[in-house]
Amino acid sequence: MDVETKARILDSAEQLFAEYGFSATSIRQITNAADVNIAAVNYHFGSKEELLHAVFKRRVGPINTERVKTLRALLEETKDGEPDLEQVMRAFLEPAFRATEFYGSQGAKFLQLVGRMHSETNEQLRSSFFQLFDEVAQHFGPAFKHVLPHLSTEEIIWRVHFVIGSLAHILVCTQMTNPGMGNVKIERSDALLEALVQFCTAGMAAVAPTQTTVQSV
Amino acid sequence: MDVETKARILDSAEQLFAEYGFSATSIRQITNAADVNIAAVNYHFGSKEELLHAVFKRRVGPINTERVKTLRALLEETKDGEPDLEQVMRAFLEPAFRATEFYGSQGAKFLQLVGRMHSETNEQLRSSFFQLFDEVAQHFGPAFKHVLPHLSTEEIIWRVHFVIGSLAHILVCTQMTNPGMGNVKIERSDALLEALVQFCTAGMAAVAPTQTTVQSV
DNA sequence: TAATAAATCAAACGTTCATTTGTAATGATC
DNA sequence: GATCATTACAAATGAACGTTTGATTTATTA
Repeated sequence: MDVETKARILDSAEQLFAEYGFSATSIRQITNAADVNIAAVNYHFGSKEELLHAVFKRRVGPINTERVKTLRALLEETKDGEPDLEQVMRAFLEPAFRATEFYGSQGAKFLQLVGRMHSETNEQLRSSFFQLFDEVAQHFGPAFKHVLPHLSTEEIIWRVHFVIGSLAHILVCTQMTNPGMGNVKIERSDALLEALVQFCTAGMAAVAPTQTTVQSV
Repeated sequence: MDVETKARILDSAEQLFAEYGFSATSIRQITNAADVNIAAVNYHFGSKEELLHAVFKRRVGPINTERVKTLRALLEETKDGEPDLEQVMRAFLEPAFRATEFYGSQGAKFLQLVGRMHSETNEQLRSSFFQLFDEVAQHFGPAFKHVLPHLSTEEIIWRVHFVIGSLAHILVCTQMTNPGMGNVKIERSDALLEALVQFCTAGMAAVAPTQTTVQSV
């Protein structure tokens, strides 16, 4: 019963945290939805915060492994050819976007939760969340630098944040009936992923902004 | 004392909601920080939710008025010239990004809160938040359509969401000591706004993704 | 100055919160 | 079949929650 109870708690927590947020979700809600005793969360996970961390840990690992694996394969096969920004971007975006296919309908909920976490400002929650992405940052930072050699490191970091923002926002929006901006429902689809890849690739490849210093005569 | 009390509550609520989120912030925290009686929130605003709405209402109006005004002026002066995507993008992004200048240091906190709200999934909070942006959506939707006539409406809506995601994420990040992705602090600056404008303009202008249908022979 | 309205206050309301406790059921090992 | 660690359970812990109350102070009007 052990593994099954833990999994049921993780599933319920994933769904409820995604839907209502961490603070607005109570342990009672989670244990009721999972049909387990209220003490089970603290017995199996230690605390509510550790439960949240466990929810992430279960899914983030495989997604990031896929990202890094794809990137590695990419760097291998194009070793002495010209590097391709779009392919790097795809390796970054696709495994996250496609988590639904790995994890079924629970994956969609998870992605919504991930989108939410990107605007979490609590230092504790934030650092325990982002440490899960250290490996990805370490691999993709240099990769972007490599395919965009004319950009400064600072400019690349900024642009990667823009990419992350677009991804996180669309992960949240695609789970909503009413995403704002005319309230048109956004469906997760291959076409949407394609649009995201094109948008981000073009944005990353934008010519560096002109310096605003006075021009010489 | 009335107006001063209300303003102090709004300031404290703005800061605390931005920092800890709506659910994780208690009325007691707010009234303590504002140095007013605990009953003052319900007396002056009715409820915690209505307080949140009041926090938005105070700031969003002027920002959106500025957006629409700039866009109108733009459409006037380029009436029979070629439309400029970058200028439309700038009219959309700059007033939000620059709220700090309108509102001082409180503006920065407000922007963080706005960034947070974009990943809020509670239907009630969400719709009361996004109705504040109806006017902007009604003006900028057609404007983007006008400068990007070759894109379908759906594609434009998607891309505007990518832009909103980038903006919201950067509004949150610039208030953090530890924004993830190598944990480099992001400072709000003219250069960052410029980078955002260039990224989003290039992304919006990306060539439409090729159809994946079988080509004719 | 007396009467009225608006704002503030301390105290309490009933609920819900995360977590802990002690006991009962369960499963594996000998 | 007895021993023993693991898991599940109902019940209770004290603290914190949003909100309301009724008295008191402050400000406005007559």
